[in-house]
Amino acid sequence: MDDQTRMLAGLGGLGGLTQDVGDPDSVRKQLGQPQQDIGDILQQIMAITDESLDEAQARKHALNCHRMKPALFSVLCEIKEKTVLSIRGVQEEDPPDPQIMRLDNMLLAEGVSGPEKGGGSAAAAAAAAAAGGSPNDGSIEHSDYRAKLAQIRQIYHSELEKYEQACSEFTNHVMNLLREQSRTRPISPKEIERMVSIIHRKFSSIQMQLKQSTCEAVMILRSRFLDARRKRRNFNKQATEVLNEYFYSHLSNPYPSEEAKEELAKKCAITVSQVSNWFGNKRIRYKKNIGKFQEEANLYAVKTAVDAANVSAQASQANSPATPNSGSSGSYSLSHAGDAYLGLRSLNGEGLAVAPSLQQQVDTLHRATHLTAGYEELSGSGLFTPHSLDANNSWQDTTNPSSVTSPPGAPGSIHSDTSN
DNA sequence: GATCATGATTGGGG
DNA sequence: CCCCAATCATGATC
Repeated sequence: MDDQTRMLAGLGGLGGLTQDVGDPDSVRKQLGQPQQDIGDILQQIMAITDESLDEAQARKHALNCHRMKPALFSVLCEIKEKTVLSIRGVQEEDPPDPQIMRLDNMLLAEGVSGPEKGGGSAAAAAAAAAAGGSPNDGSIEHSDYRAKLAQIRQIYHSELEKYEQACSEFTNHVMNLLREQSRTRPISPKEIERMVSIIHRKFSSIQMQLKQSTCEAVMILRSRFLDARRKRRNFNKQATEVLNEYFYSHLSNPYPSEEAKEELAKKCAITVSQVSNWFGNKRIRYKKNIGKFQEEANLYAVKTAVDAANVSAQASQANSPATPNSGSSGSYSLSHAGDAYLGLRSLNGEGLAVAPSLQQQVDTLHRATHLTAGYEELSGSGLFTPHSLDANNSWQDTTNPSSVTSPPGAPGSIHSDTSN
């Protein structure tokens, strides 16, 4: 009994009060305990461990119903409150975490959280708009992006739901446990509340991790999506055809005006800058290796000539014979304007811009009409060989004809080999 | 997977 | 700002 008192004094945080440990009576005096001293209570508690479960339950109930219980309970609670005051002070204040708010905002903006369908498509549309990409292949990537985003969204929501469910389950469990324990331990409702908020905080930190990784996933997806749109994607056949037709029907001066570019862009469902890129690439590659493009040139010459023949046939029926210019223009409504404009540009500064343009178009028509008979004839004419084209169409004075005849393995291939 | 084709980018010139 | 030339990077083909 004395030992137990001493133990209590040591364990109960009352050490400072027990000056004279050897004398239990002095402890009692200083604590001001009533006759039924702590030793007795402790004795009873210790005894409970030796009792059967039923007996213990009965004893618990008895203790719970003891008339002193509420008073003791509140006193002990008060003491506890005081001891945890400092901790509570820190925990109490709970401003909305700026980090989690940031993540929330981002997820909302990306369409992961927030309303179901609208958010996702809006975000995808925004991404598409930001990319400023071509509408022809945009739809495929667009839906792809949306599907991936929806997937992320689904995972996010199911995880979030899981967390929330786990959180509420755990909270309930803890609350019940604490409530139950509050019958035998001094646990105030405030303390339970505090515990609940601690649990919530823990779970919200888990949620933050979820949000963070979701944000990362969206960012990765987004960057991939945007990168993918930046990547090279072949134009469709029809677009290439339109561009090639224009190119070969304006072979003498293949520099579409701004208007022509816009028209071509619209026709091909690509951007004006893509048209510019295409013509830039085409010019340089054509010039570098005219021989290689000869077949293609003939092909499109036939095409345009056939169109021209149709047009001129119709025109000649109603009117005088078609001019070479209108004939070679074929079905291009923009060719007239473009050609006239280009003729005035006089890019090469040799004053040859207009004349070769007309000449070339006459040539194109001639070649096309003769092609059905045989290509050799055309080559023999001297006007339709690669060299003659080269001579007639030196768009820029920097043209290097040697590259046309140079075999593969010359400077060009060295460049491509050493580049990578 | 090596190679070619091709759209995009970069750097320099005017 | 447009063009050329070289180059990069990827798609297509073999």
